Amino acid sequence: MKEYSTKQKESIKDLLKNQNHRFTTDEILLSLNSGNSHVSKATLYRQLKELVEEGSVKTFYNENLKRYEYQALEVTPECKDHIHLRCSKCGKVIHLDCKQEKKFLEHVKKKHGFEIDVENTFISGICSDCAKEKK
Amino acid sequence: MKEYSTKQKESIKDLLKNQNHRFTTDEILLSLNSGNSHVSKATLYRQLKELVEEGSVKTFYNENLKRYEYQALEVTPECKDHIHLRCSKCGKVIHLDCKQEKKFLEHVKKKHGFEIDVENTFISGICSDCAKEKK
DNA sequence: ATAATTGCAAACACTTTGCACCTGT
DNA sequence: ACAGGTGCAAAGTGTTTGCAATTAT
Repeated sequence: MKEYSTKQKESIKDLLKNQNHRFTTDEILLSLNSGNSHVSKATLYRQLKELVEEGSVKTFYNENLKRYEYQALEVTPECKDHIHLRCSKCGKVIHLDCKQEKKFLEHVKKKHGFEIDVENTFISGICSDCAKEKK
Repeated sequence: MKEYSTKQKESIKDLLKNQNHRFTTDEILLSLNSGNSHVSKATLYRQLKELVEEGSVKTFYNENLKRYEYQALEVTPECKDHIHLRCSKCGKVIHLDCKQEKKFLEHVKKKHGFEIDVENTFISGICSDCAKEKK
């Protein structure tokens, strides 16, 4: 089965890729259908399903809403050995790959007997850029 | 507005309280209606809504399903100053309130300019008890 | 030409709500 | 007695699917 490239597919991917944001389906539809182009709900759901399956988009639940976020640029296969920080304002991901992090993981395992699921750990908080903006 | 105590309300609370598990609504209904008692969907949803509002139950999304878990026993107001580990098998919560944790939080803030949302940080992984069971 | 993709509307699944009846205080 | 709670069925949401029409290769 060969993949075809269509306007709809590309516009969905472009929106997700170029924004550092977790979208709800409504936001995506609104954004894509505000101009002259058109993407139907059915197509959006079908494409999102594929993108999630292929791993380039991940789903999250914030404020009790399902949200979709593009992943490929930030999280690579090598990211399996360190945890990440994710800014809840702008979505930025910080790769925590440093001595202090390793020490912490080690401590949690040795002293608390707890094996952290490193691969899926994204700690929420506010990054320095967004903290500045607040003021 | 005074609260009345009813069989349905109590059975829902008891199930959630006495189990260390994140339930889906289907699981709760199945469990509550398997015996001689009966709780309707409407009542379950209404009660869950109240429990979530009053803070004694929290919602999570695992395996793309909304799940409800009793909170009151584990997380107290004092928990706002430390992060937690949560076992994804048994649901156990470990309060990470130690020097190493403080050091880590400090490091993340100083060196990475990132303010962790301590209150809402629950790191997933496997606790020692569940790790043993595997073998 | 033909296989993949799309849009629509219908179908589903999950959650909420209106209302008449029931229950705890 | 009566305010709060319940169950049912209907109404809402959000997501998926069948199918005929459209589009990319």
